[in-house]
Amino acid sequence: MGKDKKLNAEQKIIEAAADIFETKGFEGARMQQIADKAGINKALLHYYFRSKDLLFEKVFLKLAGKIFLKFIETFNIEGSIFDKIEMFLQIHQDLLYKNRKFPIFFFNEITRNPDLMRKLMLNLEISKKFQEITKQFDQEKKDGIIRQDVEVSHLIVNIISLSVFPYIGSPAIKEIMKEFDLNYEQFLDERRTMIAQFVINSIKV
Amino acid sequence: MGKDKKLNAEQKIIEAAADIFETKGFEGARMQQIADKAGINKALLHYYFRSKDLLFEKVFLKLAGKIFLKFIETFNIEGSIFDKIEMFLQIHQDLLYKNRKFPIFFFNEITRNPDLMRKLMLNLEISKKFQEITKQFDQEKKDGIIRQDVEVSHLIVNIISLSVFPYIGSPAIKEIMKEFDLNYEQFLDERRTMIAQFVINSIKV
DNA sequence: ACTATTTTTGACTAATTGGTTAAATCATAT
DNA sequence: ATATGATTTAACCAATTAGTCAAAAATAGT
Repeated sequence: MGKDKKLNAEQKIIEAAADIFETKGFEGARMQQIADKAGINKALLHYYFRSKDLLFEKVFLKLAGKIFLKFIETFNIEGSIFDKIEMFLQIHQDLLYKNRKFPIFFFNEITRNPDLMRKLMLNLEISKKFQEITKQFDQEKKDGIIRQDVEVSHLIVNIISLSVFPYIGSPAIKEIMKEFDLNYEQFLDERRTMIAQFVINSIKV
Repeated sequence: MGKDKKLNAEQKIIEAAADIFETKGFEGARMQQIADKAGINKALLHYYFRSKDLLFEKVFLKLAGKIFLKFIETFNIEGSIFDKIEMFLQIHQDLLYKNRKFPIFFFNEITRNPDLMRKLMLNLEISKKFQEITKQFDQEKKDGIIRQDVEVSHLIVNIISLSVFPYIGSPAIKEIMKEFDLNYEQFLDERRTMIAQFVINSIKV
């Protein structure tokens, strides 16, 4: 039954590939480097996954699927619309914090190959969730809890923009903050509560 | 004196390289493809710019410098803080609209090579401008025009997040909107006025 | 213990790619 | 025109890289 290293070469490959692809991107990643990191022979990569393209697609969809799933789960939060926004952002921030390298990797890859986004959406049932949340928001708008001119699609994009961009732009923000003797980590931490405040201030009547 | 094609091989190379690098990224770009697009021999690339790295760095700094310069100019806008935000966003949106491919390219490249950001900042005097704007904002905060709890660094990042992210996430947003029969172009257009409203609503007392 | 099947490897290949070189072409001044 | 220097090219090179293959090693079934 082998030692702990016997935990599936296939699994080890996927983990190593995820890490290399995430840091180097598809074009920058090297099959040899993935093999080294997984502690196996390069030929084994092709034995399990026929080509670099197929390995990448599998890894990408698995990784992005996992993260999007957690992301979508937060749509089920109960409570007032303001509670929802606060809770959603809390969980969303945690998710980003633990997967810092993911956003720029994800958006870069789907830009170079938009088909990946289509495939990802087929796996998940993302649009149904969006439809639900849209209805909920529209209802709360009718109830006069939030401003009438708040458009749900924009609100969602705004919330995601505010939380994701600081990770995408991290090297730029870090460099600029260095000039001001400001601390990027602290900056991220402050945003945890700030973003929700900023959004709620903006949409409440 | 030649015909119009005589406008500098060097210039033609830079334009072609900018286009290829922007769409394919450094790793994905091919020197041969750049040569083809510039309508010259591949060896000429190395004659003018010694290597792919040097060509890339020159093109990146030139392109990013040009865009950042326009970006920084907008900090000089006069008027009330709300006017400033509106004007800034107007110009910023135009700039993004005309350079759609730039944001994801830029942030991806500085992520893979943060040193580029440092070099870019040396060329421009970006931090001085940020310092000026910070003082201005702080003053208007003391004057009680905007909420006391508005932190300037966060406000700037928020504004940039809201305007830049929709371009970075374009393939994702497009795909999701397709499911809802929503139009991405119209969505971008709506944001031109929406973002300023969203920000101002949030920071006004 | 023996056989069949699966997993893993080392050595190899074909294609791509960044980069070089020496010769050819063009431009300019004398 | 012609010598000089800058520009451009075709042909080539060396290194890297994804992918292959046949043989070895491990695993499981009998």
